[in-house]
Amino acid sequence: MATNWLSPQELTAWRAYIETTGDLLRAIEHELEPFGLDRGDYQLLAMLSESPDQQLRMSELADQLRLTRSGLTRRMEGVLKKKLVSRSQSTEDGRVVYAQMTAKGMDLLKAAAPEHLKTVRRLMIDLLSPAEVKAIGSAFGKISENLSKEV
Amino acid sequence: MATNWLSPQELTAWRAYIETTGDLLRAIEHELEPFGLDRGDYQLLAMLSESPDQQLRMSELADQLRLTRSGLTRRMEGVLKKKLVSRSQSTEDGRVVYAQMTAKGMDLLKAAAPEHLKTVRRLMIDLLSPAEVKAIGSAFGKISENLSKEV
DNA sequence: ATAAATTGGTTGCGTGCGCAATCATTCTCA
DNA sequence: TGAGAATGATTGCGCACGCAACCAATTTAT
Repeated sequence: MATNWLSPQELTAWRAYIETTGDLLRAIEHELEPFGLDRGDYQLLAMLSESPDQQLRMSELADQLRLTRSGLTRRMEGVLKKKLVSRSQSTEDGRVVYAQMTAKGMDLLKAAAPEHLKTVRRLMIDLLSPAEVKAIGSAFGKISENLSKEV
Repeated sequence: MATNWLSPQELTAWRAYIETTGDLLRAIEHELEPFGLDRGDYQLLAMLSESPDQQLRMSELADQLRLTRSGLTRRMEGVLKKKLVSRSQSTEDGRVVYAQMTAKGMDLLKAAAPEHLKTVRRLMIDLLSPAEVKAIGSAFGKISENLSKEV
């Protein structure tokens, strides 16, 4: 079967997306440096901050962050050392460990979040028309939904 | 100044984009495994294949791939060992090394490219309306252009 | 012409993360 | 209830990549 190549329009979209995303993520990460956080730290803190009691089981947190369990264990080392997160054993199930945000972690996140947001606005959202914003939302919504079915 | 939060529409777009991109890239990378390539290898080969004489100076290749020079040196080790790329010294400037695609590398890329393309279609392009494809192209074009000015 | 600065590339080292193996605890079911 | 399966998390190891330091070759300035 002949290869079904991408149309110019499609190729433009794919290339712009794939080539820009790396640069954009790097730039966003760069703006978190003053807070002593990298993007992984930030996402970990953000995830915990939105969870009940600002805590989550390690395995659930790993799934949410798309890390393996071992990957999360390693990532935790950093935020634990900085006292942004603490660990606590479950009383019901001795195997379970909760990652629990500390007050210090919450304070830092609250300081970093507005800056992070400003960066997202400046480097992405504010450059786009409402229609483009809407299209990105719906497009990646579809892609995400499909991926979750694919597996 | 009060923080200028994202509208629901904007937040949806940002989250869908940022949360989906990682999954998508992982999925695409996964489909390259049968060829023994990862995404970095593929991009390196693709970049060389589009260059005059299928070769590029190391430093230029590094810039294109968004790797540091040392990062490229390390990545080259893999494709060199697989004989997909060879190295050659410049005759004019003794400091310069060219990364040169081999016939084997070209063959492999030609085999992998249609599969890669199919994956991009299946996981992304074919899920989207023409308007969404167009919006993604223009949106990331703007973001990219802005990033190159920001530096 | 030659010392200093610049440029191209590699190496030492540290970090992030995945996979496979392992340990500890809990669950299952005969 | 006791043996095996399953589950939650950590550890050993390997790879990719960035930064800083370095070496080699070339260019610049005097």
